[in-house]
Amino acid sequence: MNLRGRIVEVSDEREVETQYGTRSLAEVSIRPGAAGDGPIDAVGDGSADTTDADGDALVRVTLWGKWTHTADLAEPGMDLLVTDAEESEYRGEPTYSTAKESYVVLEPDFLVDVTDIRSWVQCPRMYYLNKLSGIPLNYPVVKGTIVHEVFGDLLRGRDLDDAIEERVAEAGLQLGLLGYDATEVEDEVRRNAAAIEGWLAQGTLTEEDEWRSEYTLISPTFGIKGRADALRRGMPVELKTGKNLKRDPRFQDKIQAAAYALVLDERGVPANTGTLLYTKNTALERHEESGDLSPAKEFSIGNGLLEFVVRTRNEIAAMEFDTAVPTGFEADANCEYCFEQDTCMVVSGRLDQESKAGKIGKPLPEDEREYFDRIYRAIEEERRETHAEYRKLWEQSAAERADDDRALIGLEPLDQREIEGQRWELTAKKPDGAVSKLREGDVCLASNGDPVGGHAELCRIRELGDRVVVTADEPVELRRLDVYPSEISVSRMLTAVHDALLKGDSDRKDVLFGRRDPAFTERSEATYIDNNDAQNEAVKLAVDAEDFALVHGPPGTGKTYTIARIVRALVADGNRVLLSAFTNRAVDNALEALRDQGFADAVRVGTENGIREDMQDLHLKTTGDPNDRVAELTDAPVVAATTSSCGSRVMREQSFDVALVDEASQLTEPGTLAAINRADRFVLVGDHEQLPPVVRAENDLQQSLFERLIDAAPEASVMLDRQYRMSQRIQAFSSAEFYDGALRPATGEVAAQRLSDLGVDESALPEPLRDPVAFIDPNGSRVGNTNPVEAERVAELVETFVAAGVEPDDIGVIAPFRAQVAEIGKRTDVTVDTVDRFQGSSKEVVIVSFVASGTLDGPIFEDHRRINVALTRAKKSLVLVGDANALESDPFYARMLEWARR
DNA sequence: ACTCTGCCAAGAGGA
Repeated sequence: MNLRGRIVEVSDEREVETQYGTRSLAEVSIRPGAAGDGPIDAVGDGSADTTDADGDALVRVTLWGKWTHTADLAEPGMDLLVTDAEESEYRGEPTYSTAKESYVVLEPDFLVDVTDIRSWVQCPRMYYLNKLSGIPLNYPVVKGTIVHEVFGDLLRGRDLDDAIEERVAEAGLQLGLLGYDATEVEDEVRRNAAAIEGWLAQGTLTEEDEWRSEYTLISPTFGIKGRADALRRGMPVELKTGKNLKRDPRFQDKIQAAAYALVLDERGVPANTGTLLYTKNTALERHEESGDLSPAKEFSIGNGLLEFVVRTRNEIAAMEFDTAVPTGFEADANCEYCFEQDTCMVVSGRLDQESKAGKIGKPLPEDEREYFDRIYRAIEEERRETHAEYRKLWEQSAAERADDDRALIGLEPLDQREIEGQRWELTAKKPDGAVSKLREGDVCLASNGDPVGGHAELCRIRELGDRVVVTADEPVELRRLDVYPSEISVSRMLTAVHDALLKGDSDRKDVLFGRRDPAFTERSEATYIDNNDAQNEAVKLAVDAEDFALVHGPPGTGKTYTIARIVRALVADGNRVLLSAFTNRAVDNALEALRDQGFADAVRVGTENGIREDMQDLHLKTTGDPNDRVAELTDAPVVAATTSSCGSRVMREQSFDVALVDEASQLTEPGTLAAINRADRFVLVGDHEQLPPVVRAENDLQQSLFERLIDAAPEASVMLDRQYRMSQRIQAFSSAEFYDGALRPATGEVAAQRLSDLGVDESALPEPLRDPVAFIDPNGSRVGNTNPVEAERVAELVETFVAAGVEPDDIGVIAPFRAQVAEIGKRTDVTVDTVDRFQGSSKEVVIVSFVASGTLDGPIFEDHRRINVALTRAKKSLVLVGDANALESDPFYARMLEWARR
């Protein structure tokens, strides 16, 4: 049976005499079942067990032999899993112990990457450094990736030369940045591929050989995830681009393959042999060196190795549990030969960490150090929240999924078709009414219904209607699609903080940490925008900033126009500009504004499907001739990318004079740093009175850098105070509540606009709707996160407006919950969306559904900034639909009602 | 208790 629970107490290791001789053991008390939702069997009722202070049943587990190593790492509060535990009686009480087949897993919900286990085996500090500083763009990685892709292509039966040519071309941009020509790389890859082909030709590839490439593996039991290069007859094959002339595979390579074998074992496919393919072991080297030149080295994978993998994985999980920092002394590693030695010493020196390699340089000032620790911890909390999302993959039953929208289940496979490049297009029928947060273009996990224990492939969604179409490397029976959680944002946040604090210049840090005021050159008298003083002032501030400028843009104040004007002014002064924002949509909007102002000398970096159709012509392709691709990027005076893309390996190689970041109030500090790290100066544009960053955990990432700086350095900011969107009546509440009354209509026309301007016959509307702001209480009640009566009334209101002559396209409906959005969506064809997703856009008529009835309980109502967004989307008519009693129960909402009912 | 956009991911190398 599997035993799992929260650790309450851990004993020291001790030795006892048994019938087999002297053995060591350690005892752990756990409170069973409380933690996680992993695969647990029932545990005895605990009636005879000891209890803790709260009177809860405790269970004692004895960890024998080498598992005392894990007991040594265990701490109260950690989650512990013992597989195949043996139950026995001791002094009349049931106790548990590890048996021959048992594994002991610490914090199984913390998913450790197989490659992280590999680097930890080399040196725990290498694991830490990789995580902190990210792996920079370098040739071995790029070439290694190409060789791996070609290997996969070969296994799928593709022509070698075609594969090499295409895969090298795909890496064009990266190779260009590294200064390589396509032909020299092709030649080199061909040499590696020759070793692969030679090995495959040795009769190894027979009918019985069943090959699979790129196998995604996740283990809920062992808390391990990774992707095996290939499986041959169900056993892991790991490809290495380097050489190894010794007879045995390198230890860390064996560990990597063994980790995949462990996860395969869990799926009931015992893999007792691993193969390592060192593709640089070729006959060409014969005259230079002696040694074992065959590229393939097989080794047997026994229980001892598998247990070692789990114990090593436990070391990582235990270290991450209390965000400890490894020193390198844990390993037998030899720093002298380590490629990371310099980085290791610099990081140790700057962060004042103990390290086997030693330290160089001065430690960071105390405030920076404190900041680093705080943000590091917050980012790691986010990582854990991401891991929690993986758990959804193995919570299988339909009942458990009823309220979950992270997966589409119950798909009926329709078709599997091989497409270009030996890839597959899979089609299935979507059950009626199935909703999920999956969207076209997303990468996700396609499976036969069981994404963890069954067959799963990473795929990309091409079509998501009644029919679901995805593309994948291998065919899979398409019965289920899951969101595949990614740690990428978390990883990039961490490297951004690393770059800012450890690599960033001290001048920049002086202003960020308030040790110096932001500086400006002598203020120019130039006029950039002649009909709006605040906008003009914003451009001047941005142009004159020697450190940074902040542009505060409330709803409808022409932020995007101002951004484009700033970019043009900066480029005219000879600056190279990075134009960034949190979302793809905002980046494209800014580019559109630039184009509208006649400027098109920009390059758009990012993934193709994130970029809007009309901006595709600016998209920097990564495939092609290395020199061409790199020239397109480096020659561009303006590069536009999301802040997430700014943290990519390619963008980390770029530098700019100025970074301009839109939606800065929706960005975490590390998110903002990813963009501004690339530039000498920066301009942040945002509105901290609208939605803040969305983070999974409650932590220090919730405040944006924009908000922090605007409080710390108001003199470096300008507020755009003229809005071009809302009528006077609509904007009044927001202006008074959020902008100290400073927000005003830009013109009399804006202030006085009415539905009649659209040719609508206002007299055809019922009395309350003739006022630009109206409140309606339909007497509905909240059911979960919906309010069906309210939804019905909203749909009727839409009909009323349409009947009076308003175009359906001019109407928008906003609700706080996605469930209510769906509820309303069933009843109308106009745009319905959550507040969060409506931010940044507007409609002539907006209807807001509040859902709540009776009381206003719930976090969604607590953040008034969300309401500010909802109330400022309408131009000419705003209708609030909700329960008056609920809204009056809170002073803020009561004031809102008073305004709406005036 | 809710809200949710980005990222294709997990990678490679070497005494």
